Amino acid sequence: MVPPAPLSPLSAKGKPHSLSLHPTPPHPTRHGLKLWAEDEKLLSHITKHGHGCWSSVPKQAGLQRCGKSCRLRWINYLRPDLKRGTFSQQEEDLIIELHAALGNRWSQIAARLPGRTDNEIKNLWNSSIKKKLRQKGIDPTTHRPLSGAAAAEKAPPDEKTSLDDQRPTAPPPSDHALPLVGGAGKSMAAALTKDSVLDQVNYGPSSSPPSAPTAPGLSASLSPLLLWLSQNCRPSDVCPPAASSVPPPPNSLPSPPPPCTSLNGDHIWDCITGRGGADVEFHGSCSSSSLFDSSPLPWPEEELKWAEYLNSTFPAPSAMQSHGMFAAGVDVVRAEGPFQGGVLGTWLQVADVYSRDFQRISAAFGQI
DNA sequence: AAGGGTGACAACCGCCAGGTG
DNA sequence: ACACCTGGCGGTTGTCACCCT
Repeated sequence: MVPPAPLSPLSAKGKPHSLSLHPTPPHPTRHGLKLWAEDEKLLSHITKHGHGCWSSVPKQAGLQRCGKSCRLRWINYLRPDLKRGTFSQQEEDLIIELHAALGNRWSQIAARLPGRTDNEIKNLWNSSIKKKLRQKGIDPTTHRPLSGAAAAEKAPPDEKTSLDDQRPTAPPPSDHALPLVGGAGKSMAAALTKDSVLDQVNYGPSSSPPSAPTAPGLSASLSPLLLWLSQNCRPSDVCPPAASSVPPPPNSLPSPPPPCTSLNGDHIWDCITGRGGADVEFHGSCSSSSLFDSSPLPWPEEELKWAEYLNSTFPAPSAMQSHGMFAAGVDVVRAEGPFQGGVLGTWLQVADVYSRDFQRISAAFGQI
């Protein structure tokens, strides 16, 4: 039986995917793909009705797949808010930094990279970033120098890493250690403690923002992360309820809020660790009724499509900080569209800081 | 030109957590 | 308390395209 022409927007290596269907028909034998001539059905169904209960989607949409498979297809491929194409250097830097703090929590990392999926990031990490880090002499698992003797000296025997595949074990649960999963949990768990995080967060009102770390090393790597989190975590997550109930005036947007002056360190910690629902996640609500709530923002239609989707997962756009996160995060790579305003500029500056910070951090690691 | 190596990508698989009856 | 279902996540595999020798 000749499989029908796939509808998947696959493209050749290195060529950016487009959201239009059938740009480059994939090889029909590519596993799984031949079944995805149903992409259009799935896309249409979810666009119209939302996914609701995934297990019922295949039946309702007339697909021959299980709900789980449909969900995966939607999340990793059909979601209209997906950003296609190669990762920018800034994105890669952010991934590395987030990986250092979160470990292999791809979904949480993906939540901080708008338009990117956990699968995408995971693939990038395994196929590209890992190698790059090793070439730079950094253990991609521990984010520490790879030099054998030094690494062995600093790490207990069971923490030794090899150039081959790492077999990390999760650190013991602790209220004060980042619940890192995978390799990053090793040494980083020891270094990244709640206290260290709070040290970064709870500086006095006259202190300089954390975007200008004064000391290289882990705490330095944490600072930009915290800055990022402070700006991009939902206000309701990182601020006390009373504070979050009063949205900042719109004209305050271009200047990022003093990252931590209004932030509670514990909330920041929760944000980092994922406690308290602080993650800005892209998964759609299971409620189809809320999935495509109309957006109050006069976005161009092109943007509106996925903005509607996002609107179901992000806080109300009136929470301008979140809007800024959403817009700027996307525009970091796709420097076009309607969001090139002060927010974007601010975010780009921040991203630039991250990039420079990461370079310093990498250099610092090399000196350890 | 041919073959092997490598990168990129999508999908599969198994496990786990939360919700529900 | 228990079993079941569902959704979500992370690790792994399979496939194709490109690059290099």
